[in-house]
Amino acid sequence: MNKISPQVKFLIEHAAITTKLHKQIDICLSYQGISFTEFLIMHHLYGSPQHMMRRTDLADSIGITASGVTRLLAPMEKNRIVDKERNPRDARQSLVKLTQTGQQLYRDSMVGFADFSKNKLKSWTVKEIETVAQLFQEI
Amino acid sequence: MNKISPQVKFLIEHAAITTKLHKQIDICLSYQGISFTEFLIMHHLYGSPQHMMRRTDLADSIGITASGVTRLLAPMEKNRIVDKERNPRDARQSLVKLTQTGQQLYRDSMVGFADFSKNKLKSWTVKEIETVAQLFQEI
DNA sequence: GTCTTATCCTTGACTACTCAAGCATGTCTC
DNA sequence: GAGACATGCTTGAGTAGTCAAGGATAAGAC
Repeated sequence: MNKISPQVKFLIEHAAITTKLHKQIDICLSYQGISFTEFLIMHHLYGSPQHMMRRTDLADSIGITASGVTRLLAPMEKNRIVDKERNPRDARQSLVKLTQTGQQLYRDSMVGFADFSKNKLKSWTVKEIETVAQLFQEI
Repeated sequence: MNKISPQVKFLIEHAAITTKLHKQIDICLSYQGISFTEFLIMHHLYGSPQHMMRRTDLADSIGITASGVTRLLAPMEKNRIVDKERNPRDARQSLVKLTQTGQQLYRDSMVGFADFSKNKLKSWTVKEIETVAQLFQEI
């Protein structure tokens, strides 16, 4: 019988926990009519200068591809949550901007998400959260 | 400006890191022609008595739905990686069994996966891995 | 036994992506 | 300034799941 290394064991267990966690987050955000991915988009835009980012940077910050961003933003543009703006310096780029509506939706969604996060991590101390966050940064 | 809580910050950063991690694992396993999900299936079957499990337990252990398991196992059955067996005590259940071929494929895939895991978590001590694993269990 | 309710699994229809290819634009070399 | 290559984004086709509904079987109440 081969012994399973702690690294292997961790990645496998972590995968299952993470999958379930993401589903719970989706349920939590569904009350605002948005998915976790959409929330992540809004979060990164909200924290950027002028609530605006390049599409490739947005893709990288949430871990999806550029084409994923295109497909994800299409309905968000239609609902006026984000706007498409051209970069006058580089016509290849199209910038994404969080609208006023989008900013309000983000703030509203954040209430539920913050509650969820706090509750979910209630058995972790702030110090533990910071330590684990630091460890994941090194991955 | 609203302050973002450490819990919120962690879940958001963790989501992006995890998404990227899973993609890297998929690439690592693609040399054996399998996906991470298929690897997880084989892993749980391999560690079970008689390399056999119920479909719902399998679904729960990897964090997908029962219908996801059905769709995932269809090609694996065709490739003789798993077999479907009936439970004589309960005709509703169909058990999934890892074949000899499947067992060999699992062992082969594990070589690459173990390497990847060790390398990926090389900056974490075994004690840290165990601590973090414990914390995630409490989630 | 038979009725109700629960469990296990599959299916059709859908969603949220991915990848490879392609177009438009920008940059660099000479 | 022309050619070669790089970058940003979108698109068609495909994949990996989800959910809700449904069929088959089992278990409990009477």
